[in-house]
Amino acid sequence: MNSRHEKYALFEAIALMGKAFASPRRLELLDLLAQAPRTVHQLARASEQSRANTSQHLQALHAAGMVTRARERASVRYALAGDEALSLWLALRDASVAQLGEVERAARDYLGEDVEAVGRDELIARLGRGEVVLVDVRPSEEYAAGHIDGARSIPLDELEERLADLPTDREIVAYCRGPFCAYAHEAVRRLRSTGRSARRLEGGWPEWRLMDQPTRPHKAA
Amino acid sequence: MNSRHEKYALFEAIALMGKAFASPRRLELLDLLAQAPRTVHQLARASEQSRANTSQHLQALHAAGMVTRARERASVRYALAGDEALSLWLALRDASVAQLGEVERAARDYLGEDVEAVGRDELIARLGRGEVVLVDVRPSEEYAAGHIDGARSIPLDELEERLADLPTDREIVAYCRGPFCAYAHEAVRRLRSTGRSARRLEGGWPEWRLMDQPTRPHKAA
DNA sequence: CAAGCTATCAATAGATCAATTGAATAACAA
DNA sequence: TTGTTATTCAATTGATCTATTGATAGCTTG
Repeated sequence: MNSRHEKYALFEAIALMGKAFASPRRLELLDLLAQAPRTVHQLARASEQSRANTSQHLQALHAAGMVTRARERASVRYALAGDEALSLWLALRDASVAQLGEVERAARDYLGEDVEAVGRDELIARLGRGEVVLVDVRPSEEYAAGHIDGARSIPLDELEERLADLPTDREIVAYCRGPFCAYAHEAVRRLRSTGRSARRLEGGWPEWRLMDQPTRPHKAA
Repeated sequence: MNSRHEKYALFEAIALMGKAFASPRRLELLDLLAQAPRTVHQLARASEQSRANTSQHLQALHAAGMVTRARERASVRYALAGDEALSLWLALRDASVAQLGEVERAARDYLGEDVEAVGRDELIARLGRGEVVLVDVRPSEEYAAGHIDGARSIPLDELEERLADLPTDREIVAYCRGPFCAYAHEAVRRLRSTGRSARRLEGGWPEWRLMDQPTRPHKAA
């Protein structure tokens, strides 16, 4: 009655989306797009690969329904296809940490010496009492595309020259793209070397933003 | 400073898990394992492919951290690697429905004419008042591995011969593996053709089970 | 131990994917 | 129009993935 062929076609269709996650290059693009929409040119530069290759991977992501594209003047701007896509990427990332020791090891190699982190609830409480200064150390375009309420933008590149703007008597909390982004780690290490008290925020901007949304439990269909 | 190579290695490690979702065959195996642990032999039969091929795909899933394996007498029993893995698979499946029209179309082709569904909250309420009979129409092994509290097991194969066990004066609600499982649809159609009042439950056993868990919001690391 | 079943391995061919190159197209500005 | 930049397309190569086949190894039972 129900042909195996039709059932298989269903899994084939789902695998169209699954294929999006099968290439490290595409995951890097997704990670960048989780911060802010970008053009092909920008993405190619940020991920250090040719524009043609970037374009092809973006088309694969588009076919998988993970990103949207829009012409903007002479360029084409790609963006994550909504919170559904964002939370799927974050879920894959977190699950891979939980299930594969390989990932945790690679993360340690990349991030360097671990620095102390502060959780969301504690940060909110201390921010409310004015005890901490929250600093967004991502590139300024990403800050412009969205940031945590009350955060100041100090891209990691400019940290040294703007040290004078930062207090020495209050704790500084730095955040960046997420748990696998090295900017906040590096910023905290540099701030501490100047004698300041500093920690990094657990997670980054996309995680924060999703938590602000109404929690969406599993949807049955 | 931070070598691109180490960053890329991190995405490569995550892609190890992503690759698990890139093949329809592996997705079918995941879908089966979401119901109950099984041996290679059982999985090969259920997915109608050779044992060698099934074994290879299962090893890929194992390398991706999505399944666990355990020897059991002469067989090897595979199982989903925890709720983390289950909810990731469900998230991918749901996201693919939301983002890819292709999936919805394939689902319609497979499931046939849509039948009316009842939601979780309504079912719980009506079950509490004794207004409905809840029927699990999956194969009995899957019922044995876990089922909704208060459900009776009537595998679809045996529906006709056990019609006498089912009341004609109360509504019957059938459920099976999930939104893409045809058993409940088919059961409802057959029950209606006998004049009974019947609907299917939205979603299936794995979704129900996850909803019973404490909701786990996004975890930052 | 020998027989029988289960699962995995090894080798292979065919298909698909990834990255490169160079050309083609689209939007814009002079 | 012409030149310039941004993106995509087309064709190619090498790599990886998939499924098949037949052989091998592990467990269990007689």
